[in-house]
Amino acid sequence: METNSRHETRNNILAAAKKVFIKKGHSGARMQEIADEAGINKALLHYYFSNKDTLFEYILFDSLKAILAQIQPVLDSDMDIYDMIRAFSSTYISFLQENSYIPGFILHEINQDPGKLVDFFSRAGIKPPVSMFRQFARAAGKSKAGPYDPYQLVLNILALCVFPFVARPVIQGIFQLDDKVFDDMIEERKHEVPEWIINSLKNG
Amino acid sequence: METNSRHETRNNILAAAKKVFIKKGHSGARMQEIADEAGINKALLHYYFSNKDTLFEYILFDSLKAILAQIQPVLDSDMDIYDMIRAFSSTYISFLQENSYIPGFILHEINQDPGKLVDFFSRAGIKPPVSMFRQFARAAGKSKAGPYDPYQLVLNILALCVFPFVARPVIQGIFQLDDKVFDDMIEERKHEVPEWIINSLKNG
DNA sequence: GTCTATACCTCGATAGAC
DNA sequence: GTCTATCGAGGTATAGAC
Repeated sequence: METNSRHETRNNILAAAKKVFIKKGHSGARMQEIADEAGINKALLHYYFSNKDTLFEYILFDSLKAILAQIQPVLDSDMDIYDMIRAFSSTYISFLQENSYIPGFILHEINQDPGKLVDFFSRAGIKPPVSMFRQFARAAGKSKAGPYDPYQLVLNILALCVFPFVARPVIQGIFQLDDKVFDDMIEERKHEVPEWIINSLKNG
Repeated sequence: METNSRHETRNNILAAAKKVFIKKGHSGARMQEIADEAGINKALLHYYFSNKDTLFEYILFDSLKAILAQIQPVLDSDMDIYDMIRAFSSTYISFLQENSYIPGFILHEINQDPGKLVDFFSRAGIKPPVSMFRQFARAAGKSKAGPYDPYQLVLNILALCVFPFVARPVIQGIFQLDDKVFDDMIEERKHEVPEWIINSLKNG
């Protein structure tokens, strides 16, 4: 009972912290708001997580882990380059549809302090997926397409998948698109993004 | 002399504020840091700009204006779609090379408060460039390429041009690329981005 | 216009009762 | 484990002398 309740409170805090930090960022978030969101008070919040930075780092690392976890399975398969691009785009965009604010959160915070990314890789027991490039390069080698830089290829795929989520309010605001239109566009991109890239490769 | 000095101090403040706000964001920036950067003290800072929000809004609007100003000239020309894409990509990326942190700044702040974009358009005397779509759509109509959604096209161009600047530290950190390699990649993109897009259109 | 000094407040963190 | 009350640092903004 005690342990269960303790566990539950901790989970409430983590869910609340995730919500607030991802929305407001480290410097914009308030411990009071996290406590409110979790249905507790600041003192209890500090009882579970002694300070703001500890809690923040937990959320940031958790978000990084979630994002990177989406990449790994695709890379571990031995598809050819085209199928790999198709599989990656569609699963990645689907994941982002359910976690729209994670990319902006990560990009902003790592921009504020790139060292946090180093900490993540060294302390969270996760290695940078340099293998991603090797995989892409290897798969690219097997294709009939001409030579191209796998670094640029990966950057392009990420850009086309992630950017709409990072830039959503700006794009909608500038071009006057309502939510439904934008959501539909993203849905289409699950199959359009890989086709655009593949078309581009075939003509390169 | 007085007026000149006043003007100069004001410019120092604006330059300092731009630097600090763009790097740290609204909630991360400190008036003290801006004062230090401008070589004055907090009191004088408040003498010129009565409060933080006023100063912030000035910088944000100024950044938005600078970004949008890059788009307009290309749209006002009557190039065909391919030349338009080439001209846009290369001038936009060149501008971003000199203003790397502006996109991340704008995206983050507008995400925090999309209303600021509305304020910008209504108060800064600038209209949303919906005409951009019309221009692209018109130019697209003249081309031999098959039908495609101009919204997606614009989103793709922006993604490929802007994303590397927003995601720079994350990309470099994850894929272990040093500054020179990354800078070279961006330089290449000035001509590669439009070619990829055009290749993709030709095959669509 | 520019400074020093300080008021006032928000926020992270702790003390201590239950 | 959870609360109320409060401290102290650090932040924005102002008062007032020069």
